[in-house]
Amino acid sequence: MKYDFTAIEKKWQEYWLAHKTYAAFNNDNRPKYYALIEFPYPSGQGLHVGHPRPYTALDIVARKRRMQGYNVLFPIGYDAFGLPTENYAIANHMHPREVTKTNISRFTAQLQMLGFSFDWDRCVVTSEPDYYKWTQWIFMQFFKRGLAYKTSMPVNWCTSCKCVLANEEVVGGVCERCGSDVVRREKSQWMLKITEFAQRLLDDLDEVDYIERVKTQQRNWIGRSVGAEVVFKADAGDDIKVFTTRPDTLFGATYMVLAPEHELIEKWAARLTNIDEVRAYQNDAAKKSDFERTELAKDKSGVRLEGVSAINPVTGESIPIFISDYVLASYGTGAIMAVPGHDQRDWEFAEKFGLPIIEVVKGGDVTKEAYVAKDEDAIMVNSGFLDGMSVKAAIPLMIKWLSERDIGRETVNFKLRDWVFSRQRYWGEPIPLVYCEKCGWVPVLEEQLPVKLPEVSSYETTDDGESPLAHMDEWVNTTCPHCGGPAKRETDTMPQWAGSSWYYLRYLDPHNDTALASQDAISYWHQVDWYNGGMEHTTLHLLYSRFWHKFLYDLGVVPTSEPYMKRTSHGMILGEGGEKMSKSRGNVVNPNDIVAEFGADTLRLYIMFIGDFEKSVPWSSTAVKGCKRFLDRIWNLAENKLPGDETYSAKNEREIHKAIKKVGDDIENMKFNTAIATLMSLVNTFYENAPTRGDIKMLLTLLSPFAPHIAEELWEKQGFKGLACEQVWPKFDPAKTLDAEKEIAVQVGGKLKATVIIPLDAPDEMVLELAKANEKIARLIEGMDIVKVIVVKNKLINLIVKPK
RNA sequence: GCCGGUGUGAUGGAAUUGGUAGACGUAGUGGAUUCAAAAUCCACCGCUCGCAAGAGCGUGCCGGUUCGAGUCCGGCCACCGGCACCA
Repeated sequence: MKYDFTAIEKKWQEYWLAHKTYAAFNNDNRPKYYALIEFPYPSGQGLHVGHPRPYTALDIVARKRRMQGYNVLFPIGYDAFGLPTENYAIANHMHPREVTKTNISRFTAQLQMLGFSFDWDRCVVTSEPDYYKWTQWIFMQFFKRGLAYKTSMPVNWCTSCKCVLANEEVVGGVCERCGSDVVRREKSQWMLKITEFAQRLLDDLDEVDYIERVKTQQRNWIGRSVGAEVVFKADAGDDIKVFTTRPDTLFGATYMVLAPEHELIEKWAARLTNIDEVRAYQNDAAKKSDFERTELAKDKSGVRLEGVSAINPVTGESIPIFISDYVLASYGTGAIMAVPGHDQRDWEFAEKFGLPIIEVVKGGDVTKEAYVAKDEDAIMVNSGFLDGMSVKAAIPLMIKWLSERDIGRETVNFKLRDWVFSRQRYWGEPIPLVYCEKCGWVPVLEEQLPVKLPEVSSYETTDDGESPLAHMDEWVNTTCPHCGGPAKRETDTMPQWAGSSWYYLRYLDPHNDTALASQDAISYWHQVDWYNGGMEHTTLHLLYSRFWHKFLYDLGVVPTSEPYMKRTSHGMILGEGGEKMSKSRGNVVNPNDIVAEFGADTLRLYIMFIGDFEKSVPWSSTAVKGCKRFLDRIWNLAENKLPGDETYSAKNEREIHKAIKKVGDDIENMKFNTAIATLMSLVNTFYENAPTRGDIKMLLTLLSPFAPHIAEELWEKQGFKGLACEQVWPKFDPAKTLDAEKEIAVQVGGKLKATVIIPLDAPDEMVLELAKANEKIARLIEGMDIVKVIVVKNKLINLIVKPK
């Protein structure tokens, strides 16, 4: 009979769902294992071949863990709020909820078609009120503890769509949708104080098992730098605080620069003789997009503040103050001391404006460029009491000098910014706060959660950039929970990243309506043992969810300060030409087509076999059939019930033991491609030495995490007991993985000349004799002295010879 | 510019971490089977010279360490990803 994958896969998928084969149990005696993949955003395009790569990988891990006796939680859900759905809904005059519902059912069918061992009873959807109730609850706790605040800040404003865009919607400085210019515009936004957790987010990376590139990327993003805060007196009577990582170079500070937005400028306005010029520069800077300010405007520009100056605290000299957009308002204090001799940006600015450049650290030529290297042993010059000292010694001494006079101290700065948490959009979680003229911002009462999204007929953003909810008077007008007076609801919604920041906790107890999850469930399942996801989420979702988790830990909701013990990441699947798959290139592979032609098991095998799991790899439509052939060959071996008992055949025993070891190890190390190659080799062996019932039983056991449907079907055909996926993961006998004889390399002078067969673990003298006995080797060493013999056990022998 | 990664046959990729480079798959070539094709099975399949036995070369480039280097060290080159005026 032919291998009818369509019928077989349908049969087993229905069986697994009906029997809840992959259910996870709260409070179970077995050890727990929590394997997690990033839940999908249910887009209108449906699943694409990129999705199943990480899903299959952790499905294999989850299936292996079950076979190893664990109570495995391998859940799935949908990250369903978000812009694409809303835009699609607007364009097609549908309700986003309807769009979401349709997309989710398509995704569900596709995921089930691939045979993943998810516990479907724990499926969560972030846009459902019983889910976002708890997203709102967490936000409310942030607010109550002063970690959510509203502030006016520049946002991305599309000049054509007349609406606020998220950073992700700004591509190359223009609007992702219409291609128009995006400018900065002040808007009042809710913010979350992730910066308060910066040090902990950094420190705790040392305690988790994340792949190194994820850790490095997060560390760079958090961007901790140690330096000093130094106060410069202005003659206008105010202090200007600056941050520097090079307090040793203070003697070289010949001018100062403030960010155009710096608050002192307004304060000094009356004293500035060129205030018009200053204002013009400020306006210019404000109008520029981030893109123009950074990517395009590398050329230094600025305006001197005429009428004020500052005093360099160590030299006592008066130095000019400028404003320039090369100083960022959002980092440090928004002001710098400029040391043109030792900072390239300051150097360029000084050159342009004809400012003095003083060398204070020896080592470069400051007339040509700034000498930037922080060489700890370099010697200080032109630096008063630091002269002749090394940089290493100068830094602490300067900090001491400054702090004794109370004009500076050691301090730490982070690149990490607070998280802009508002979106002027409909399809997101409503922010559960109301504004009361008397009481200010007040959270709704907890028992009033969830604050549900109102039904509206139009989801369009408004001309003034307000949320569509802003014009729903009935919904907006409410009473203050505090004083009972009239109040208005917050009309902004939460960003896409809110729901996904804690979803891994909801899986533990998805139907709980009194808590985000019960304490029992949390303490049983915490933490996630293995989390795999995309590198693109490293500094977004992954960082955000670590932040929320730490906050929940402080609240006492979770017992650990980190959510995920282990984090790995998969490479992308590219189009056949090696480019990114995209609709516009027309090179997107739809898993449905592959499943229809070859079956889900083949697709699963192929995407795991295609290459190194961690690297990007191009799709190949011809190579898929290699995996189909492999399954066909297995089918041919096992479709008819084999005779005999369930022991291994003598001829295949050794290869089976080797395969058990290799496949098991490879799964742990995410070397899925070589695990499958091992199984292919084993099948090739079986074509040489006909397998017994026992041989096949082990093959199917090892195959079942990778290709669960065919494994189950053949298991049944062979009449083995139970399900293949419920077998105990096999053990191997190390002694039986070793060959009795080894073919080893024989080198002469380090060059491979021949191979000889030796008994396993043969003593060195015997290896030498066998090597010498080889005809070719004998010829080569004739008339030579053997100066040295190197033997690597069971691997090689190297003879160093020289003429007699 | 800074940080991270990668360079191996026609091709996707292996190589137990310093020990026989090219496992496994795809493509290709030859053969078996077939009226024929598909499918399947068997064999070959890094390059150069050679009828052959064999010899030489070969993991981006140049150098080094070592009995021995795809793997370690130094210096380049190319490509990919992230960040980017972060003081």
